[in-house]
Amino acid sequence: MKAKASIVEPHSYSISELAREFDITTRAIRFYEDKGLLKPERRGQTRVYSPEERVRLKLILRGKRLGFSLDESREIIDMYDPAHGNVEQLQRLLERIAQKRALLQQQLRDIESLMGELDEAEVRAQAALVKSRREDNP
Amino acid sequence: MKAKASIVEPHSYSISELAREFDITTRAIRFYEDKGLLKPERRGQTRVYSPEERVRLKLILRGKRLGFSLDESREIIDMYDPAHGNVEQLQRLLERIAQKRALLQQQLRDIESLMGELDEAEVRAQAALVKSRREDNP
DNA sequence: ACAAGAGTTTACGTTAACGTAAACGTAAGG
DNA sequence: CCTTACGTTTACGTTAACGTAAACTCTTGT
Repeated sequence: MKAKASIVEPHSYSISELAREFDITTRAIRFYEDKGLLKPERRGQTRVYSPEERVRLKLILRGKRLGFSLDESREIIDMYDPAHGNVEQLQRLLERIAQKRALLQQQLRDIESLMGELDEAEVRAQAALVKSRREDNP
Repeated sequence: MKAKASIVEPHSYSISELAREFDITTRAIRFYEDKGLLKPERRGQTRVYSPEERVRLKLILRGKRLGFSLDESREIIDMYDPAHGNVEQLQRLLERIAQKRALLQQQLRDIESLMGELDEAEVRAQAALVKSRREDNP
């Protein structure tokens, strides 16, 4: 067997590469690290990000798009590995998963109604536009 | 004709009624007013909220659930009445509607993937739970 | 050798969205 | 009349999530 095909995922990223890719500042990335959401390795004192860390960053940003705080995003990310073998913790994890699901369902309903109302708003705006144009050209 | 049936929507609300109904503080409601999101009438110096104002409050809170800032919520609420007759403004309104729609679609995608991942996380957690129980009772 | 560019730490500044508290007015009930 | 509940304004405090700036190190190209 030879290599893994031609898609050679770069196995590491610099902080500015990630900043560019996701259109955020390096300051923000370091901030997430301070808050314990990222733990890049170091080559000397320079931060080196693995593909896994990059995924964590993506999850953080997705959380932000959904209006989650960093703490909430951390909670969600932590749900990904049940390395917390302990029974009690697993129980609580399942509860938190259920809670998040309920929250997401509420968001879904909110989005649906908002979408519907945007449709109506658009219709009204279009109508108002047509009308005001007729008034311009009698 | 007599009355409008038996469902007599109270035509006005006090600030604490609304606070109770939506489980927020009166401080928050006054804050929204300061920010120009609500404009209740006054009976003397006391605030009196119409059903319309109550709806606006609901919209604000829905916006919050979707991670919108108060400014963003105000924008959305303003989309509801195209009283801004002017053509140019209507054009911009339509653009903003399109933008919000795109944003909501992104949120939908985010929610869907997160839901899927929660499913997987739940499966893993359940598995880990079963396993750790077997270890307890050999 | 040195300037430029990317990285680092440390620290103070800022904005949004309220919380908290003080100090006071008004209306109803005992 | 006094308390209690509800309301008001004004103002300072707080938290999250970075921005901004200073001061320094390391690497690299010319």
